[in-house]
Amino acid sequence: MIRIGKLTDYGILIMTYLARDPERLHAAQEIAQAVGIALPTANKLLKMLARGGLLDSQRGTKGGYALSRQPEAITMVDIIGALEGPVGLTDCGTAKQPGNCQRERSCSVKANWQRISQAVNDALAGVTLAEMTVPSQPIRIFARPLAQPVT
Amino acid sequence: MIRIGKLTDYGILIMTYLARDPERLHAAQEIAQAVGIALPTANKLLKMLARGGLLDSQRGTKGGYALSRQPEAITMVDIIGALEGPVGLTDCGTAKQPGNCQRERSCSVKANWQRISQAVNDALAGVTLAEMTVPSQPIRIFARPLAQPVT
DNA sequence: CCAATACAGGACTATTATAGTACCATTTTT
DNA sequence: AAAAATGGTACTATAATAGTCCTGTATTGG
Repeated sequence: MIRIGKLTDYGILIMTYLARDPERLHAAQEIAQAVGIALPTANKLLKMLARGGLLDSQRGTKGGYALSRQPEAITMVDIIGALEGPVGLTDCGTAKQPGNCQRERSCSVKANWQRISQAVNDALAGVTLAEMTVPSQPIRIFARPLAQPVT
Repeated sequence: MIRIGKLTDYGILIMTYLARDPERLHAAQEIAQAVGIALPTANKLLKMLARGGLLDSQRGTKGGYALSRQPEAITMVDIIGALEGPVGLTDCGTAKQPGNCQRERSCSVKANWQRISQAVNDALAGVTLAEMTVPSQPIRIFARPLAQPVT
């Protein structure tokens, strides 16, 4: 079904929760309770998100986590990438390539797959965390394609 | 990694192989050998593809499989849908909804997820089987968004 | 009319990836 | 110094996937 993992789904909920109060420092226990997942699971995800550079963390008694960037500057690709690695639909798309792929006609398919993966990647990169917090924001993934005006 | 199953990858190779000779009838054994997968696996996939309406089949000694439609009229969504069900990145996106999703803020996320799934779906629907057979056809998924001129 | 071939459908097993948990170390505050 | 909270890693259990096999049905050819 071309699905993302359940943990990634949780991770996005966590990020969404943090995006609603970006300034304050949130402890893992508070986050776990707010999102509705077990504490060990929240811990694991928070570590991965911090390791991926999406969260700043502070240890100690009054420690916790907070977004490292503005919610507008964090996209779905960032979160998914931090939790599941680079986006690629097939094994050909990413780094390694399986054994029966070196035939000449399969290679043509491989090239096309990489483009499709890129298209999916761009679709996910077009949605920011800030947009996810808003109930029914009109997402403009296709309306404003990949040629994002970085001007 | 937002990946499709290995079987689906094989399935697309099978469809690509059949698209190169759409008129003739191809036996499962021939297909398995050409694509480079085990016969039982090929059988399974061919059944699913035929059941999904993408292949016409004929039984008997001179039986086999052939595309039911032109390669231009079959998209990646058709194949993936036949082999893995409807495209949806989260459990929220498709039919059923998990237990801890009924909170008010999660619902906002859910609505956004459905749109993202739709975007991915459209990206996959923009690539036809005919394009997959060509080595380096420029795919225009984002160039021609979802507002497909059905005129 | 019988035998061989090939698809149809489903059930079953094995493998692999994911999810989830627990432990120990390190840092900061009181 | 003690408590609280994150950092890192290893481990176990669960679930999804991959792969195989068996029985039934239709078609061709002798």
